[in-house]
Amino acid sequence: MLASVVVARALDRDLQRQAGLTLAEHHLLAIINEADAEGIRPTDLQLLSTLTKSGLTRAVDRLEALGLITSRVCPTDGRGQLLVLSAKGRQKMRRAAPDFFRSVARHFADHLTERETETLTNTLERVAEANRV
Amino acid sequence: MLASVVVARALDRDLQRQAGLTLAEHHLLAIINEADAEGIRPTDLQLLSTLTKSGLTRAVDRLEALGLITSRVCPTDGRGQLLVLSAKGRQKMRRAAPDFFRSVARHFADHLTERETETLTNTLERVAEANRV
DNA sequence: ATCAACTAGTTGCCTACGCAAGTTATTCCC
DNA sequence: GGGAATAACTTGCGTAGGCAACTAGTTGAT
Repeated sequence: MLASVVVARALDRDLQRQAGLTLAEHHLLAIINEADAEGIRPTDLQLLSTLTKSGLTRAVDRLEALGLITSRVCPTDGRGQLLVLSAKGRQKMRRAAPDFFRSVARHFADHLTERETETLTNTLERVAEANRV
Repeated sequence: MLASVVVARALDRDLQRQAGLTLAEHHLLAIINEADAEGIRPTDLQLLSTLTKSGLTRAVDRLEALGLITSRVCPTDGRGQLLVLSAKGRQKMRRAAPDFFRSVARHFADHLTERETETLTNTLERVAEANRV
C-alpha cells in the first residue's frame, strides 16, 4: 500500500508539472488510447481503471470538458456511450509519453530486476482479478 | 495500482462492516499500537503511513475525537505530540484483529505463494524507500 | 405486446485529503 | 544570548471521488 501510494504521488507530481495532467486523467486517456478505434464504453473502461462508476462519470466529464476526449451515444445500446480521444487528446498523450516513461523508470521500474517485475506483474494481476466483483 | 486499490477497497469494506473503522483509521491505530509505550510522534507516524502531514493532522484529530487515541505535548519538544492508544482504542484493535486477519487472507495473502510474498515484500519495500523524500 | 427484472450511466450529498501558506518551538551560528 | 534558518505541526481552501438513490434504455418471460 505504501509503495503504491508513494509511487502514485511521484508520478502524479511529475505528470502535473510536465503535461498538466493528473495521474488518474493520464491513466484513463492511456486506456482509451489503446482501445478499439470506434471507442470504449465506460463500463469496460471501469474494469481497467481504479475508479468506481460514479468517479468514472465525473472523470470522463472532466476530460471531455478539457477537450481531450469526445463521446457519442452508442449506436447499438442507447444507454451507453462510446469514448474516443480527440486529436488534442492524442497529441497530448504523444507529447507526454517520453517524460512519463522516464518518470515510471525513475520512480518504479529501475528499482526492480526483470525477474521481480515478472513476479510482481503475475501476482498482482492475480490479486486484482480475485477481488473483482 | 489496480491491485492495491481493489484490495484496499475490499479491506475497507470489511473493516467498516465488522469494526466500524476505515482502513486508514485502522492502519494508523495499528502503527500506534506497535509503537513505543510512551507514544509516537506524528512525524514518525507519517513515515509509516500513506498520508501527508496535513492528512495526518486531521486523521489524528478524528481518532482523538472518537476516543481511540490520546495525545499529550511531547516533553522534550514543545512543537510535537506523543500519541498513544486509549484503553478503548486498544480494545477496539484487539476485537477487530481476528476478522481483519481473515479479511487480509481472503483478499490478499491467500492468493500468493510464500515465495511470492517474500519477493513482493522485498521489492515493494525497496520501491517505497526509494521514493521517500 | 406488456411488464418485470436488469444494466448503463448520472446525480446529490458528503468526506477525506492534498497543497501551500501560516504558527509556534527549536536549533544553530556568531 | 539574539536572530536567522529549520522543524513540527495546523489551517484555509479546493477538489476528487465514494456511496446510495435515481433515470432511462434493454432484455426476457409470459
